[in-house]
Amino acid sequence: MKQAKKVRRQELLQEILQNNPFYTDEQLAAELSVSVQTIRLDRICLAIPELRERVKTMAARAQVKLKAVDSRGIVGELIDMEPGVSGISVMRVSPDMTISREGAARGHYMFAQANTLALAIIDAPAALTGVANIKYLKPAYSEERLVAKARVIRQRGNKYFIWVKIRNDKYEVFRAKFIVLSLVGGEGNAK
Amino acid sequence: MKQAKKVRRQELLQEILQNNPFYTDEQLAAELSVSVQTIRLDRICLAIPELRERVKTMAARAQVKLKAVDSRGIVGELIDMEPGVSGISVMRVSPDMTISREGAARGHYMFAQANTLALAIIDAPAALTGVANIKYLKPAYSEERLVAKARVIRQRGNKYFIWVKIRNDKYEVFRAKFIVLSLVGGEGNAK
DNA sequence: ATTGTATTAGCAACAGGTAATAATACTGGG
DNA sequence: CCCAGTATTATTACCTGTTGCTAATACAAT
Repeated sequence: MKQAKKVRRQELLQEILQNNPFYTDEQLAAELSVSVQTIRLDRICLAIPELRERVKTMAARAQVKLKAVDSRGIVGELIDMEPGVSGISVMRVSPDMTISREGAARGHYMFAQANTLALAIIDAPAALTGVANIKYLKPAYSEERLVAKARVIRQRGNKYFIWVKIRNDKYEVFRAKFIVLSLVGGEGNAK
Repeated sequence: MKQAKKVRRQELLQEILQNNPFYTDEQLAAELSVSVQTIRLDRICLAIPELRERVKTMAARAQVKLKAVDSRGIVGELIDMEPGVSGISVMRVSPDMTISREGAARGHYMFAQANTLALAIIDAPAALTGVANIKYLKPAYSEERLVAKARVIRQRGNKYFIWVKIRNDKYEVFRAKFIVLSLVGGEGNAK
């Protein structure tokens, strides 16, 4: 019965820290109405670091995560590119792209990869997508590596017609046709 | 001349902390080859808090920011919804969505808003986009409020045909037609 | 040389801990 | 009922990165 109480308290402790990771040992002790030392022992046997360490790792992890989110602007990694002709990019499907844990990736990520690649291969300082035709062939799941291949199939004036196909290691997953407008000296209107 | 050196050092200090916010006063002192006390005085007159405070606020800010990023998964804010029939969502174009400062928003954000809304109005636990036809009518710029309106125009079995139109305060900016598959008891294959 | 600002030094104290050691409290088994 | 063993609490010394205060220099211009 004494064991049970201890285990229960440690569960509670973890839960509390989940929600308020900024609590000091003192506050935790008050919350659970035990002594500070008990909290310390619990922390040790649960391998929970002290407040300052927790905060530090949170801040550090958040920094890299925010950077990752920032660089998500360029969706996927450009592997190969022949400006105005073709390009290849790779994107890894991360769990937070999926619709629910272990579910399929939300479609707009594949769209974003394809669209970004299509815009990248246009050899112009600025370009805008005009029209797109998209077909999702198979769902893509977490941790898969998606390879997008783009090719300019026609160019008429400042309009580029681009095909993009995305494959995982087995199937073709996604297919899109974009009409992209390069805005070299234009007035920035994708009419 | 002495003033100038002080001012210069304080600028440097701010710059260093920008890049490595985890430096202690001691490390900063070494970096700038002055005494720790000088660093402290500089910090006071620049109103820079101590390391621990900096880290704490970073962690705290990162928490809310990461939550915001998380909820970006649901792109845009759902304003009104009649499941299986129609829906409206609003999204604010933030500067980091644009192709370059003050440029047009990257197309996949509008696509994401539209796609998310289309999936939201399907009254099913899981749904996948099958096919989409997209047309970008006008570019959307930073700080604009985009209103997306979606309507189911036909339903055949588990296939929903959905129109989505996005407007800023003046024009229609984007238009898309989606074919979405609801996966109620299905085997999760968007063939 | 004097004045004034800039810098450096030294010391006590604090928060939020670690680590170690000792003293109690509780609880179940014989 | 007592005793062993675990759980809890208390106490103490020490650590880091500071604040706050006082005092001593350094330096440049007047």
